[in-house]
Amino acid sequence: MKQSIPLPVLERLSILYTVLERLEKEGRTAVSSAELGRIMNVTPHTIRKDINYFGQAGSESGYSVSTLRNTLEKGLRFDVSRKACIVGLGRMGLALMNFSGFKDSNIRIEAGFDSNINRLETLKTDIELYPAYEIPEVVKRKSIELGVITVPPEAAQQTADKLIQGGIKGIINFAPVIIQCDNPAIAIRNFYVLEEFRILSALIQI
Amino acid sequence: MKQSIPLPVLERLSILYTVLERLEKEGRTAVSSAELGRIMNVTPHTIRKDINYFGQAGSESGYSVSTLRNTLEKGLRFDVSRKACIVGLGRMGLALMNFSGFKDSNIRIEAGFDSNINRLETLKTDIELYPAYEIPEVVKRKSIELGVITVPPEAAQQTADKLIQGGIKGIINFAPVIIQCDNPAIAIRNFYVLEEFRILSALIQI
DNA sequence: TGAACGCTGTGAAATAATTCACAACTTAAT
DNA sequence: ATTAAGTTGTGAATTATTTCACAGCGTTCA
Ligand SMILES: NC(=O)c1ccc[n+]([C@@H]2O[C@H](COP(=O)([O-])OP(=O)(O)OC[C@H]3O[C@@H](n4cnc5c(N)ncnc54)[C@H](O)[C@@H]3O)[C@@H](O)[C@H]2O)c1
Ligand SMILES: NC(=O)c1ccc[n+]([C@@H]2O[C@H](COP(=O)([O-])OP(=O)(O)OC[C@H]3O[C@@H](n4cnc5c(N)ncnc54)[C@H](O)[C@@H]3O)[C@@H](O)[C@H]2O)c1
Repeated sequence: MKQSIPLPVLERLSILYTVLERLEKEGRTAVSSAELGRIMNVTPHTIRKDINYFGQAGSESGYSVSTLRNTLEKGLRFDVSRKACIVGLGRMGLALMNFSGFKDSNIRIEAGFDSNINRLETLKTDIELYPAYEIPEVVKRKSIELGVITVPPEAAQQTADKLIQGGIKGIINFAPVIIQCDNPAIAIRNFYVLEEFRILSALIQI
Repeated sequence: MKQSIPLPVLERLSILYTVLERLEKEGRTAVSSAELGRIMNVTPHTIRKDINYFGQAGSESGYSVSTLRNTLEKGLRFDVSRKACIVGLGRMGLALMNFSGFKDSNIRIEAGFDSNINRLETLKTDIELYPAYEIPEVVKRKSIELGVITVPPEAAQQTADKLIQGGIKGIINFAPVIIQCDNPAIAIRNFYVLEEFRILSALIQI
């Protein structure tokens, strides 16, 4: 079912979920596709079409914030808790490891890896740390499903290979490298920060 | 001209540029659309169509790595140096501020901002730091074109407003908030890390 | 009671993006 | 010299995505 949701739709729905979380926190009970469209900078039609991938979810007086959030949560399995790990505990890896936003999400950072053993010893954190060569074993043993790659570009592919060896199901890659992976069941999302600067450079006039 | 390049194409071309940089560094002189397609996980047709937005760029023996990189550089204005600033010098903001990848890019981080004055005083960096209320003045005075938002979600919109007030041309937003901006000339790119975990959750089976 | 308004859901239309197919050309090898 | 293999550029076809238009329903207000 979820497989049939187009990626652009999934991306919007994920953001919509965050919007609904905020609206709910603000005490809002109902919201229309028109308002959601304004908030998200898309047309109301798109909002309705997107939501309709889960069948009827609204009424003639709009959508119930909590019901809709719940529908998305169930439909996209956001209610399932996922174990994750971070490989490469440098600047970016540490920023992520200490990110407070995971607290009230269903993402559990269960392990951190680095090839620099000294680094592992000096870091102060509650999260279990391991040398990089243990990635396959630890990922498998702890059934970690998601991996974050924040190693230098030269080490990105081999890191991905180790994660895949351990049976990882999804990867978020921060290194400016295109990860090669022949298993189509493994989802890979790339996060190219520097590219964003370039894209902006090209988008702004002169 | 560049306005007419579709966004998906621009995004791929930006990555292609990075790939070409690497190939050039490795000493490669020529490359075919087929090989680029394998590297980038897209079809060779897409590669050729993308490149063709700049007119003919290859020959019957493929593309010259350096010529193609140069064509993209000129066409997408990657040769133009851009001044940028970072607002919110917490975990993520600092990771970015100390990111070594800017060194050999055309992005110059010219200023850092934070609302916490104590924080500004304790940070050790070569980059000039300012309190957040000075954003409009400093951005205008230094002609800073790009702004990065790494403040807590509640402060994201007001930060964007200040950047816009200063005449910013493009924004990279890390806060899980949809920035409202009625000026269509200002480009905004969102970087929702937590959403990526959610999207992966939805993509992987069970 | 009834008219006006605002809402969703959805098939149809329009638009956008990707993929295909092949002409035209080069190079290499036999 | 000729054949085979490999390449790009590009119009056409296909596929994907977004937008439109409106039926159908409930609510509100006169
Ligand atoms: N820092 C940023 O703001 C930023 C921005 C954009 C992209 N990135 C990308 O993120 C990645 C990390 O950047 P960073 O600034 O954190 O770098 P960093 O040098 O601060 O950290 C890299 C870490 O990876 C570890 N490492 C190296 N090889 C490893 C291996 N084989 N296995 C496990 N760990 C290994 C190093 O010991 C180090 O701790 C890079 O690919 C970079 O391009 C970073
Ligand atoms: N750290 C991460 O790995 C991570 C991951 C995903 C998203 N983010 C997002 O990035 C943003 C920053 O995250 P963080 O972890 O770095 O937070 P943080 O709390 O470490 O840093 C936030 C910084 O912003 C400053 N600040 C607060 N209000 C400000 C204002 N009005 N003007 C200027 N500065 C202000 C604070 O003083 C602090 O230094 C958040 O929106 C967060 O959701 C962070």
